[in-house]
Amino acid sequence: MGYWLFKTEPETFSIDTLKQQKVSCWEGVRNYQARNMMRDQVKLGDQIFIYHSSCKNVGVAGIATVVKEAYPDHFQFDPTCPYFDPKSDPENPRWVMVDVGYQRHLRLVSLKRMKANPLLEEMPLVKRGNRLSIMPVTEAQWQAILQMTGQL
DNA sequence: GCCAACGTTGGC
DNA sequence: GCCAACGTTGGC
Repeated sequence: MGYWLFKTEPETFSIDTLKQQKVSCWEGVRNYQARNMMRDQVKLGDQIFIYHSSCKNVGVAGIATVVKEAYPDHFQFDPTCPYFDPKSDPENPRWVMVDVGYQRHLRLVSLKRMKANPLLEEMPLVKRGNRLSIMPVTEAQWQAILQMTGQL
């Protein structure tokens, strides 16, 4: 089973939103590195940390699971949508999304605490200038973060 | 709101 | 294919 961390801005979509919806598509990934991982490596049943970015309390806020593997993100063809990509060919869609299912909330593990944990120093998340919106998490990192919630 | 870091674009 | 300019991300 694979482990991942997905970033989201909670003002737009948070772990609370996901809890209400139970299942949601994860649209709007417009970065090739992140797309390649979603397309090739994110598998049904993989576990996902939901990370809240660009907000008052940044950090890991909950857990979701992959309920549908990569398929075309239709928002790329909607000119009224901010995720619209005029250069994407409908015959060969450039961007994909997966569906995620709510699993549970976690007591927030702040970015500050993650940066202070030597076990997490290899995570792209805690490295300077990181902008990856989707990144792999090792089993050791997964367990370390869970440990930090005190909710193991 | 600031600004550093990064990815993308486009001229050459 | 280089690289400067530009736009975006995201923590603070």
